[in-house]
Amino acid sequence: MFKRLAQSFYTQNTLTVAKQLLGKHIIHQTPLGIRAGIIVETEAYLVHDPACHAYKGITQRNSALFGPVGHAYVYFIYGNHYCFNTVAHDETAVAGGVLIRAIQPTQGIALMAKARKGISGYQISNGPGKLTQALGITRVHNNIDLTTSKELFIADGIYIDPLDIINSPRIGISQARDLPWRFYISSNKWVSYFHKK
DNA sequence: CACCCGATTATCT
DNA sequence: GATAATCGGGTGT
Repeated sequence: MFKRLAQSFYTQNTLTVAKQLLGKHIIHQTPLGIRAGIIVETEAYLVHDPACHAYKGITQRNSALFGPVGHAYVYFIYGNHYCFNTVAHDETAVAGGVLIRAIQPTQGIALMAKARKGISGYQISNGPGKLTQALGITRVHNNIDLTTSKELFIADGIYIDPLDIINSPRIGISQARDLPWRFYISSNKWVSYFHKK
């Protein structure tokens, strides 16, 4: 039913992957049941970009970003939250990733609401820390291979017209704030629901 | 609705 | 010791 994305998908320019991930499914098989949603917002982080965790070189925390493309990079931030990225870059780069910033739930919505302590509606997964909580993604998923894992992976979803993709500066960063490397699906479309505050 | 701020901790300097 | 790719609650207009 889900057609998993292959490693070749992740072996493209990080900006291209960030745009092409819009509309794709992210699937997490948990003991409690399947949870899945459609990606509606992403951000690209390139290795030569001061806002990228890989910018200053490899460390224990960011090592997944320097590993094979198609792996997950999950990190803990602000003492509270996990953020989920896919490692993606072309052959000319040694690192790079795409932060998943928002999803629209499609399966396991009750499980997600429970994980979010009763929160429902668009607030269930309209932020990078929110969607990891909703899906049940934590540090144990860091560096997992999304191209082979049966537990956590990304698969084909709905077609998104390139003309419906909006780009803007990235959220919450202090470096390279001018680079317009945040991507989301246009308002006036069904996913606009997720861009409400 | 816009702005402000505290919580909380792994990681790096 | 400072910082951080966030969140949610609070205050004021």
